[in-house]
Formats: sequence, structure tokens, C-alpha cells
Amino acid sequence: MSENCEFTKVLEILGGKWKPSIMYQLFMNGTMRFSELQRSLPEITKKMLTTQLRELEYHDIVHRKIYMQIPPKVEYSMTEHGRSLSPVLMAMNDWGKAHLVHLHELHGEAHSEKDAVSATVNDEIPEVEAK
Amino acid sequence: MSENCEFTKVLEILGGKWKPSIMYQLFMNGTMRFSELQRSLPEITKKMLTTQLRELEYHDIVHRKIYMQIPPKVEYSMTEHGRSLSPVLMAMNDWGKAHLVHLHELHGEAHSEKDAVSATVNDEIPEVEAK
DNA sequence: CAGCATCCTTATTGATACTG
DNA sequence: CAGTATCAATAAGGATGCTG
Repeated sequence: MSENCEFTKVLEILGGKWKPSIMYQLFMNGTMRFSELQRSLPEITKKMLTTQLRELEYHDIVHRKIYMQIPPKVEYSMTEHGRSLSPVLMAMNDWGKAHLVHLHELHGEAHSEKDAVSATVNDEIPEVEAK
Repeated sequence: MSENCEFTKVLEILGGKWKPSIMYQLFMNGTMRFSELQRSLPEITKKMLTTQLRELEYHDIVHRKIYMQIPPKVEYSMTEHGRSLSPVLMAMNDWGKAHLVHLHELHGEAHSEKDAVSATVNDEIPEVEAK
């Protein structure tokens, strides 16, 4: 129950479709400009990138350094606090590399996962163990 | 970019408001019945618990063992594959315990985080470094 | 007991156009 | 360049009641 709260909060911070990817980029490259991040994550829109960065900044995960100049220049980097997330990110990344393959073997890449979940069938009949 | 895909997929699997908590319970208690899980996570609804468990089952993270009897009895447990997620869960849990406190210091528990993010202000003026 | 079906509310993500 | 603003679409989450 308290555990539940922990995980929920942690997911608020690093959940979201792009946050782990953004953090990973910043871990790898150190300091990055807005446009660099956008190039690294080709599928993210400017709006989403801005939103996610603002949330990460709010949680003191990334630092935003604004250069007062024309044209504007803004650099993002992990904060001290943000760097403490490294083990979590790395654990996720490692697991992904090691185990996502397994899922592709289970069900081919094709169909929507939601449909597949709904379609769960029971062709399994474990032993009947009376109460 | 490939990294992005990794993280996105991993979040599909362990993202969702309750999945980490469910998995954590199963890690701690081994095998649990549906009703036991519900008691452990008092705020989850039956619908959400069912949905999340089905998704975890689809991804071969939890095993669902059905006893053909009246009244029904269903037991959930982590699969072999699911147990490989342990490092990720533990990293999240550790980080939560160690660093969530820090956030409470930054901004009091009160206001909605979304509002707070929107209200981010710039009273910070870093050095001006021309291009 | 362990769900499923239905309906509904909120949150997240995205496309597009405009701005200092 | 680094954003905002607006609008629209989709997804996630939840309340409630019914069922084998």
C-alpha cells in the first residue's frame, strides 16, 4: 500500500511516452540543446518535447539553462538529483535489450496488443485442486 | 532512436498506474489469489486489476492458474520471464524510497503538479554566452 | 470468487499554425 | 531557435451492475 504509493510516484516522474528516452539522451550526451534533442528523437513533436522537459524540470531531474540571446539557445542537462535515476534507466534499458526479443517470439509484431489482450483464451486446464 | 523504441516498449509492459505495484506484491508474496491482490492494493478496482493482470499475462510476466471449481479460484504468480524484471522493480523501489522525500521538500504536497508545471517561471538568469 | 459489460470522466498525445 | 496556443483524437482509468 505504501509500496503502491512509491511506484505510482516514481512512474509519475519517469513515466510518459518520452521521458526515459529524453533522460537517456541526456545521460549519453551530457548537455543538449532543444533542437539536438529533437533530432535524437525524430518522432517526438515540439509540444511533447517541451511538455516532458518541463515536467522533468519540475521534478528537478533536468536542468534548463537559458542563454539570453537572439536567436534563443537553451541547453538541457541532468541535475545531480536526476543522475541518481541512472540505475533505474539502466535497469530498464538492460532488461529491454535482453527480453524484448522474447516477446516478439511469443506474438508476432503484427496485431494491436490491446486486441490480443482482449482475445486471451483459456486452452489451459491446470490440475483441479479442491479447496 | 532505437533506444527510444526500447524504453517505449518497456514502459508499455511495466507502465500503467498499477502494474509495478502488482508485480511487487507478487514478488513479495509469491503466489496470490485475485482477492488477495485486491486486499493488498485497496484502491484498485476489480476492473483495473483484471485489465492490468491480463496485460501482464499477455507479456508473459505473470502466470494465471485457474482452478476449475465452484467458487472459482485463480492464482497469480510471476513467470520465469517476469522474475527477470526484478532488478528494474527494485531499482525503482530503491530510488523511490531514497529520493521521493527530496521532491516533497521542493514543492509541498498541496497543489496539482500539472498546474505547477504550467506555472514554471524564470527567475533565473544564467550567464549570457554568445554563440 | 473472479470476473465481464457498459457507460462515463479524465489524462495523454498529437497536428497545426503562430510568435519573440 | 525555442518555444505557445488551439484544437482534435485517443487512451487510460474508474463507477456500477450483472453473471457463472
